[in-house]
Amino acid sequence: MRIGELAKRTHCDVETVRYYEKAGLLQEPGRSSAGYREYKAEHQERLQFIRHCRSLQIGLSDIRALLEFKNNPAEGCQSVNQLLDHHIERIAEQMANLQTLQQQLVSLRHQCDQPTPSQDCAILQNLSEAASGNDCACHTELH
Amino acid sequence: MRIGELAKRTHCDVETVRYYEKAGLLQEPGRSSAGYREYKAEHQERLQFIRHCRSLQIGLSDIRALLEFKNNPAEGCQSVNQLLDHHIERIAEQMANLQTLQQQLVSLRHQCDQPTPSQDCAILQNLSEAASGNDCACHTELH
DNA sequence: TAGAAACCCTGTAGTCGCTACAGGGTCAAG
DNA sequence: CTTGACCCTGTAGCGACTACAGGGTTTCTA
Repeated sequence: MRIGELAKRTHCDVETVRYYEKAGLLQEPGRSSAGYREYKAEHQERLQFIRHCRSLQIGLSDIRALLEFKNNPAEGCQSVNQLLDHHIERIAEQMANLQTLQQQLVSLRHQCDQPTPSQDCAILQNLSEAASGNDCACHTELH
Repeated sequence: MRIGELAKRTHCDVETVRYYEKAGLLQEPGRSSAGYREYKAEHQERLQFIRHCRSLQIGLSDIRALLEFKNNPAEGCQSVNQLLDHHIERIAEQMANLQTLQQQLVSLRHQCDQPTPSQDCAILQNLSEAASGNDCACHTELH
């Protein structure tokens, strides 16, 4: 199967497939006489694995690790569990940060519920201030 | 004041200040005889505004818009409200996506609570599957 | 059988918001 | 007079793609 077919089957962009190959996630397939990539079922399975991981926001380097665990069953799936636990933790952190953020945004928004000339706009004024009160929230990272 | 002083006062990296200038967010300041940037209080205020917006995850293009609203009070703060509402919506979407994601991750994780050889690892097997059931979740975007 | 449309190739540049150099110049203190 | 802290410009890198440009190949249709 050629790259377009593989892409369609995995709901993945053609360019992304080539990108994964260059990034070392997908093995280089054979080539036709015209130089076209020729994929087999194993490529599709591997790509499906990668896409599923990506849909769970697992990063490419973590996916690389998971693929290695798959190839080395000896390691046991303890490493898999660790990786997943770590990922779950990061997502939880992101959610907590977003929650704080959302509260701040909503409270900011409530400072101006009627349209007034922006000269007096409480929101813009508030944004100009040094925000010394929520220093802690200012420096949290989301990603 | 020179760039280092400005950076310190605004809890901002020196490189970031220069980046904002190149990105057109911060006006170009005057220069000393040696070519050093010389900032005034108005620069500090503007940078503070930018940093506060950034701490609320407002993107640079939206900040550009907010700065324009500040300069054109005639527009009224309706535009500010709209921008903020839109931003709040996006954050809410992100949170919803993360929540779905977290549920999926946790349920995936529960498939293997004891360490077993990864040959049989239910997690890896699950990740390999086509995931036709949660197609909808696979294609949601977070950012 | 010609020609158009659809596919494929490589390579490079862009996205966002910075961050991290390299390779230089300037300034203040000891 | 040297050391270190500061400043300058310009470029490259991050992650995970996306979007061309500028070519070649295959497949469908008239």
